[in-house]
Amino acid sequence: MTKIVIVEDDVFLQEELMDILNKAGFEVEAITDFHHIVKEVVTLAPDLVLLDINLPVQSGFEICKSLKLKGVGPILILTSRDKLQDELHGLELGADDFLTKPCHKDRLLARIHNLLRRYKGQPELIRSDNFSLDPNTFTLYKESQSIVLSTNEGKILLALLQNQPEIVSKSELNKLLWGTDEYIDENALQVNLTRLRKTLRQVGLENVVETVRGKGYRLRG
Amino acid sequence: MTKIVIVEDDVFLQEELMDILNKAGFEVEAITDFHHIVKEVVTLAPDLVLLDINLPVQSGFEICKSLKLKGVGPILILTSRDKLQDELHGLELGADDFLTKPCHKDRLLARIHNLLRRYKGQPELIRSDNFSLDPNTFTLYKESQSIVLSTNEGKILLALLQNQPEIVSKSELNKLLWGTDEYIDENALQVNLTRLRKTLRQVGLENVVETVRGKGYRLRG
DNA sequence: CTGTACCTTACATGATTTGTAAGGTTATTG
DNA sequence: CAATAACCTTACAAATCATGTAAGGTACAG
Repeated sequence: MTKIVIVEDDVFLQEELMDILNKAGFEVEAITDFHHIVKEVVTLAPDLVLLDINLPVQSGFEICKSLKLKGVGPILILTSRDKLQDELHGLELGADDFLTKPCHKDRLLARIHNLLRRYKGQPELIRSDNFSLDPNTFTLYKESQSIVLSTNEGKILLALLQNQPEIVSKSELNKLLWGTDEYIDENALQVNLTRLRKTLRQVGLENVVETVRGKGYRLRG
Repeated sequence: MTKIVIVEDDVFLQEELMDILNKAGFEVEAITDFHHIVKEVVTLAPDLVLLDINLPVQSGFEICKSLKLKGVGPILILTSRDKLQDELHGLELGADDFLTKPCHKDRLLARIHNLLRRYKGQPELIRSDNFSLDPNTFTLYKESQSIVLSTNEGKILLALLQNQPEIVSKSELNKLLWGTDEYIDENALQVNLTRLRKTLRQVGLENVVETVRGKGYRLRG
């Protein structure tokens, strides 16, 4: 069943939304702990996220951006503010649609169905500024080009994407590739990084993987 | 450059839109012959279509539906009517977004950029009823699953998809795989078909490649 | 300049893909 | 129902591709 997660601190509205969506045949979950929204939403792996902007701990805009980086699919921002600036900002940060409260039940459902229809059959993609990665097959998309990475290349790039824009240490990458950091040949990771960069260059992605001397690697952008 | 096609019969508004979009750096074309809108738009192959609902010859809704069937990418409906029913109808017929006139220039541009962003970096996918195929990397998508086919498997499936629902002869497939039909071992194609079917079964696609005895193969669906 | 951290290239091993061969199954026809 | 042709499956070996290792090179900090 299609699962929708609601991020809304107004309990009354939350109940109302859950009711509407339940009646429309969706499986609905609401976030309760507003300190770990991103983590919780990612764990729930919803088909769509209904996101309020006015949230107690963190702004909905920040949440939106983080969720998009984690590859969480369609986000519909729902807010009581009726400011154009908010809408522009929201769309810029990666929201897929934007509705202002109060909003007619049918309009909400139509927009939700519209987003779901467009995402269905589409690959789950983790996006960066210039490219996207299918975390399943390690297929990389850049504009109209696409290329399949090898297992190791894909694992490294995925880790960098998921931790963007943080630095990922060599130790973490070693664990990721071979299950342990106590691997003998320290050079193996280097070689795999070289290979990844070479492959990225094939689709015109130069200087994407940045070296932070003594710390590790991170994605540039 | 990104090309936007405007379908709008109000000349004044048309000019205004062209001006806004040109200044925003888009290549803009406007439809002049309202009797052959669909054909003209398909020929222009735009990156986005701006579509009015109140059109002289045919309703914008019909146009929208036809364009979507032709695979024309994102359609933004722009109309002076402010009726919820119109919006619901438009979204149902496959429109990707909906705005009511009068509309602030920045909101229009934000929505356009949003649609383009979502379509960009998305793989070019050839779709069937149950699955899609990236013709470039031979990555197959079925619901939330994805799998990379081998070169030969991919070539065969792509040919079947492109000729759907026609039959593709063995001779054509031989030419596709080895450049010539006069290949000695007639069995090689068989083996590759068996492999393709086995791979398809891995993602739950049973009986997708149908054998037409004496004629060739075709996609079922 | 020196040392350390990082990068690159080449090569051998192991995994995957692919053509070939051999034999089995299914459908049509007399 | 038997004979035949079209099609399917499995197993194996050669070719291709991915990956760890080794050896040597480059860049940066002190």
